[in-house]
Amino acid sequence: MPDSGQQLGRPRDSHIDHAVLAAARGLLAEVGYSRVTMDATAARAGVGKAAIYRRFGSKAELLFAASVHDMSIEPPPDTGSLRGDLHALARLIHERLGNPLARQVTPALMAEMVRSPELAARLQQTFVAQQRADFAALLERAERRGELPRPLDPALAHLLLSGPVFMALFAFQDPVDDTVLGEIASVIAAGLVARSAGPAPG
Amino acid sequence: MPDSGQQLGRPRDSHIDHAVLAAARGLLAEVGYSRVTMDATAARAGVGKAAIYRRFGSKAELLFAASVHDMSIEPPPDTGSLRGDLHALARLIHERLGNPLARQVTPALMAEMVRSPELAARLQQTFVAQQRADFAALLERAERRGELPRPLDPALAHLLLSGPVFMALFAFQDPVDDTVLGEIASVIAAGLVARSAGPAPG
Amino acid sequence: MPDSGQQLGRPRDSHIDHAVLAAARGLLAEVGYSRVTMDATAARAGVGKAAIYRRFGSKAELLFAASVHDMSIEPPPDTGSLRGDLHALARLIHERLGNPLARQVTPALMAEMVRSPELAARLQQTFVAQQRADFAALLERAERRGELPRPLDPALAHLLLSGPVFMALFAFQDPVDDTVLGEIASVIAAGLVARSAGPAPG
Amino acid sequence: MPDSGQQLGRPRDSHIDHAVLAAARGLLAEVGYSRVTMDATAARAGVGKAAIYRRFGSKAELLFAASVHDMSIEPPPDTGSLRGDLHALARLIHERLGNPLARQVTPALMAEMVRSPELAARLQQTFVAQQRADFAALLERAERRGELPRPLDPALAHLLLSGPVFMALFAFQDPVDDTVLGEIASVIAAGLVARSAGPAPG
DNA sequence: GAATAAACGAGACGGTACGTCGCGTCTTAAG
DNA sequence: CTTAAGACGCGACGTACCGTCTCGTTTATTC
Repeated sequence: MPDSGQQLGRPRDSHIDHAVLAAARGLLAEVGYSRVTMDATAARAGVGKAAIYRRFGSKAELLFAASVHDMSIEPPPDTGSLRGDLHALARLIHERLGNPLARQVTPALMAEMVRSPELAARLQQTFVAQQRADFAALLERAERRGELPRPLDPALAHLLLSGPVFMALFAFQDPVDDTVLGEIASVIAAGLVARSAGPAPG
Repeated sequence: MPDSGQQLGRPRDSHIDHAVLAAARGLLAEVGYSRVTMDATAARAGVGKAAIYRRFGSKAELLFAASVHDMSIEPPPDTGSLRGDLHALARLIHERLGNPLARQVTPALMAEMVRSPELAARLQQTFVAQQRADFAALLERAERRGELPRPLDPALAHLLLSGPVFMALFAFQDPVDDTVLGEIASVIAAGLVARSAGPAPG
Repeated sequence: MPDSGQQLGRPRDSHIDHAVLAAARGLLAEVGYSRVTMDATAARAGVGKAAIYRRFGSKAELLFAASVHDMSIEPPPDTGSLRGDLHALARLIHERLGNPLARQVTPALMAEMVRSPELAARLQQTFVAQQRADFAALLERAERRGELPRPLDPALAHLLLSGPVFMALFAFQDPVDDTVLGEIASVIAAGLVARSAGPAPG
Repeated sequence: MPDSGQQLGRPRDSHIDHAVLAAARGLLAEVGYSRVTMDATAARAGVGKAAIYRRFGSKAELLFAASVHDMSIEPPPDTGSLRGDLHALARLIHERLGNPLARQVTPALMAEMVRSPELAARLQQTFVAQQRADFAALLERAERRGELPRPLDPALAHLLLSGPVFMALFAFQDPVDDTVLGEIASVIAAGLVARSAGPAPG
């Protein structure tokens, strides 16, 4: 019985949750993170500002929730080869971070993380763990196929593949061609194989 | 020749440049990017706001300038091997982006870039070109040594090496251990060599 | 026939009436009219806001009711002389308007009246009629005693006597000494007698 | 040398003072005290809200200043008789308090005075002293004419004459007919004469 | 008794205004 | 022409309060 208490008072209207998030997403797409205002969001959702602040403690939390809302988290496919798997995963990451909403929100979120460790922690738990699991599965498949003689750290693979995509999108503001994603996957695949076969680190 | 005309009237006081930048750095370190205000910076520097805006077009430019102020831009050393060069360069990048000031400013700057293409363009020209040249030199040395049979795109190498560092620092908020930098360098080096030896892309 | 229908459903809890008024009076005394909030009143009375609004249509009505709650409306005594009657009535008015609750509420109510003619009308009917009747009785007694040869307008007497008390309390924020009330009564009494004996108005 | 310090920085723009007060007066007349908004005032004055708050600490102060702004304070005329002087002064008071602006602002101001002793003190000093001087002059003239054998307290006369006008306007919300003002003046004049001739108070 | 109908505590809701803060610009007098 | 000081327009922020509206529950009257 984790929640024994009976809820008192008028319950939150879940229509409002959706209306607010939809309004926030719409505004994000139209005017960009910094020009989204709480007043405009409330007006667009047909809602009072208090109803928003009851749900989200600040603009940052609202826009984070709005951008995360329906982010698909399907696992990456098994393509039959390490290189193919990496390429597929690179595409997935690129889609997740490169869509219009994410391109608006992600940099702003990174800026907020600097001053809000709680937000940072929440984001880590929400995303990093999930993605690291994807990488662990991918490396395990490669091991089973015999492509990797020795197990590798999923965190390292995660950095190696996601980092370039992330940097291209947010530091260079440059969407990445699928050919380039393929090249990245190739280099990382070859490098991981060599590393796995080579001397132990240290 | 940025300023051909002979300057008339009272010349700018260069003490002010330093005072302003010092004040900005101090505030950045103490309160973080978003809580640095122009008024506070001016007050701390004992300077009027106009004197700041005469030198820096906006808060973003000021804080950017403050954070890069004494950033060494020495070229990466020749360590004698591709792997060693990559490791050294990774360290350099990590230092540049990982110092306290840069960790405050960089994410905020990325957020600003989204709404200000001019700022984005300036940052690209200032940094990307410089770093890409570093990578070009590094790859050329590797070619001359015979480590790389075929030339590779410096931009790709740049992404592959910097991306992971960048992501670890700003998405994961996690400073990177030098051992990990070494591993990254190893994987990338091996991957680049394999890629250079392998079939042409396409 | 104020309430012909037999009441259905749960009857109102009269404990709540008292609790609400007591809470309102307490808050009025502690924080003053404008800082009394409906939420605070409800919380202090241990009552939902709806229960308050079921009884009082607005904050103004509640606080008005709270302040008049136990206001004695005994008629002014017959002291045997016009001057004495006026002095006694002046004391009565001063007590009614000068107690701590009334001093909080009355000015606020006057401010509300400006924008709410309904409230204004209700207050007129509740008080003015009552007080005017007091004055009519007082003047009639004076006529019967022979102090006033001709009848006078009770409304005028009302204004003349209450006005100074009212103004002293609310415009000057100055409670009035009983000696001063006596002097006011003297002047008004003398003036009314002279006016009654003198030429007809017009 | 009360203010030896030379003013630094950009001086306040006096056009803004006027624009703000004019906007406030306009809104007061159009929509009434409680519906005057700081945003609306700023917009109408073509001014930022900060410029208003730099001058007036709150809505109450602004609207007070706006309503007081050009209140004529001409002294009451000498009509040749106490009764005539009182009638003239009653008319003056009635005009000052009965004009549209004053009818909006005065009740609200009285409500504010309850919670702000500073405001109350300022209003006293601004108005009461002035009006009491008027009454002192009036009574002195009557003495010199021989209408009043003994001097009377101007404060008492002030209360007696202003109180009825004040109460009629703000408690009864009833503008006062000039005939009624005349009757009030008659009664007060007669009463004061009788009082002055009669026994000393106490 | 069961059904009905209203009242109840709690608290969410739309709306509106508040007063504050920061940016980047403008305006003084002084140098 | 620069400087320190600081006022300015703009626009967003987050808070507070009003009066209304659900909820689930309680309490009396009516069938």
